[in-house]
Order: sequence, then structure tokens, then C-alpha cells
Amino acid sequence: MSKLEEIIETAESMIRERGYNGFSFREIADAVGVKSASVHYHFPTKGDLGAVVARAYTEKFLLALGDPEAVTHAPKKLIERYIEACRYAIAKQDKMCLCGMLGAEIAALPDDVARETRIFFEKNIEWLAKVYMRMTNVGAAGAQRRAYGAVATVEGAMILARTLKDPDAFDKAVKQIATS
Amino acid sequence: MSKLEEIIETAESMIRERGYNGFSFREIADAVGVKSASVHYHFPTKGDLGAVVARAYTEKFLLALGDPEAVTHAPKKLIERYIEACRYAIAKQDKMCLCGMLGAEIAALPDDVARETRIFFEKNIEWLAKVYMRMTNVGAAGAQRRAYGAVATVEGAMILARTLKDPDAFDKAVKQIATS
DNA sequence: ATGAAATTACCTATCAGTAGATAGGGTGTT
DNA sequence: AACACCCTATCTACTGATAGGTAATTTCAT
Repeated sequence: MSKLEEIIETAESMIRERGYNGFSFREIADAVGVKSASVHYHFPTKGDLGAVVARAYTEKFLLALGDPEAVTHAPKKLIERYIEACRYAIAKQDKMCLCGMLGAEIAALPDDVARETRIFFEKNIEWLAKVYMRMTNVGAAGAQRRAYGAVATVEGAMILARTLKDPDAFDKAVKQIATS
Repeated sequence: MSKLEEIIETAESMIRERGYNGFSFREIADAVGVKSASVHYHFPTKGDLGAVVARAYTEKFLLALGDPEAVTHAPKKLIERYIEACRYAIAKQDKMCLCGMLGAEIAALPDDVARETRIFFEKNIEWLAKVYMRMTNVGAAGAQRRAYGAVATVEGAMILARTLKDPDAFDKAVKQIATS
């Protein structure tokens, strides 16, 4: 793994744990084993780093989710997969979803980071809406609302679980979307 | 309104907009018309201020919600009231719920602020569970899960709406808890 | 194949600004 | 006199960012 990749990965980890304003270039540099000027070499501004991290996260996340219209997977299984990705973040990593964290502090973000955060959510909603559309008795408007509801619920559930220091809180909170 | 109250109110507003690490004593002082040392006079550390703000917010929020067991109000109406409180934050103020914001960055908070944030969520869940318990065909476990689900959904819905710059996203996201 | 130029990726040193916090002082009210 | 509430001045630590430098690697021209 190159230093560039290590910087991106370390930044992701720190943001997911403490937010965009909770880490510094020097901390990244220390963790990676370079100096902060070297982080600036790859990313001239903090916003540049933030935007790249968010974009990479979106791509990675959607890749892991797979094709929402794959006939080999029942819609319910795909919803479960979505939930499981977020549960993993909480139960195994004790970290927020990157864009959930960025979304909370959206008003304080540089424009490009905010834009990438928005794109994450748009793509998540799109993915979920496609899955819900494959279910019977769910119209376009209903699928959309469910998609919004699912994204909101898992993001909120992660906040709840972390605040209450109770991973079970995540499961309780998502129960309804998991079974509907 | 005393300066002390102004400090608390201003801090609440800034945290709800930008998070705990997105404001400083000097900014509070400027906004209130005093110097930062005066903010320190009332609150020796930032954590002291954060904890007081969070506690005051919890009390104010629960007071506004009212008695969950009041027979004058149908459970559905009370759930709507809960949702409306959060919609107002987004639609009229473009701000997060204070403890939703603090919850996102919980790992970076001083202990007392984190504790007050936890208490907010515990009390919200307790309030909602009491409301759901008054509905027919909802057992204790079901009420609990719905309460967790409702809190999670509205917190996530606020993040979504703010990130997407679309207050309607809030309504789409909470639709299922509003109608169930 | 070879040497020069260009590029990449790091470094030291530094800048300007900001943050939480503290010591000591002043003023008005009770 | 005691207290509440403010102030100036300052401290330490930290932040994002920049200028100039070096060494290794790659590319280009001959």
C-alpha cells in the first residue's frame, strides 16, 4: 500500500471516529509516518483530502453493495446487506458511516467535501429505491420514501448505538426497516 | 435575558449548526457582546458549557413534548408532535437537533457532555416508548423498538435533509413512522 | 546506452491565525 | 466588604498552509 493510500485510509478512519474537525494533517502524518508537509504535497488543502476520502468511500461502499437489480438476490436480502454494512461499522469498528458523520457537520464543510457527501446520499437512496421497486405492492413513490427512510434510519441508528454505547440499540432501531 | 442565558442560547445555536468542534469561546463572546474571559467566568471549560447546554436542551425539549400519558392526546398526535419538533428544526432553522449533532461526534466529546447527550436519547426513547405502549397491538418489546426506530429515523432524516438541502427529504424519510 | 531534464515524494523551517485557558484588575450592586 | 460580572493581557498548544530544499526515479533527447 502506497503512502497516498495510507493517508486516505487514515483520514477516513479519523473522520469516521471524530468528524472532519476532529483530526489534523499532523495527526494523519504521524499515523502514516511522514510529515504534514508531505500530506500537503498530496492534498494541498484539507478540503481536497476530505473530498477524495468521501468520493473513495462512496465508490467503495456502493461496490460492496453490488447491483441492486441482480436477479440472483432477493430484494429483502439486499436490504439486509445494506443494514449489515452499517451494523458492521458500529459493532466491529465503533465508527460512524463516513458520510453520516460528514452529513452531521455539513454546514461547516468546504464546498467540495459537502458535494461529495451529498452524492453519497443520493446514490444510496437511488440504490435502495431500485431494490424497493423490485418488491411487490410498492410503487415508485413508496419505494422512494422507503429508500429515504432506510438511509435516515441506519444513519440515526449508528448515532444512537454509539452514544448509548450499545450496539443492540442499532438492531432495535432498524428492526422495522429490516422486516418491511 | 441575562448574558448567561444568551451564552447558553448562542452556544446551542452554534453547536446545532456546526457541531461541538465548530465553535469557540471567542465566537460566543463576539456574538453575545462580551469577551471570551467572561464566557470562562461562567463556564470554566468548554466541556462545562457543553454539558449545561445539552442538559438545558433536553429539559426544554421534553417540556415541549409534554406528558406522554396525557389522555387528552391520542398517541398518534403525540408521535406527530415529536416529528414536528424535529421538522421545525430543519425547515425553519436549518439546524440539527443539538444531541443528534453531539451524538455524531460523541467520541470527541468531554465525558460530561457525552453523558448529557446519552441522557437526552434515553429520555427521548423513554418518552416515545410510553406513547407507543398506549397503542393497541403493541407490546412492550415492540414499543421499545419503535421508540428506538423513531429516534433514529428523525435524527437521520435531519442529516439527510440538511445534506441534500431539501427539507422534503425529511418528510419522505419519516413517512413510515408518521403513519405507523 | 547515456546523461540531462523533469517529475515525484519527501523534508525542515516557518508563517499567520486560532483555540482553550489563566492571572490579575476594575466596576457596580447589595 | 463581599460578590457578581465583566475586562486586558497573556500563555501554551495547535492548526492549515507555504517556501525552499533534497534525493530518487522516470522520461526524454541524443
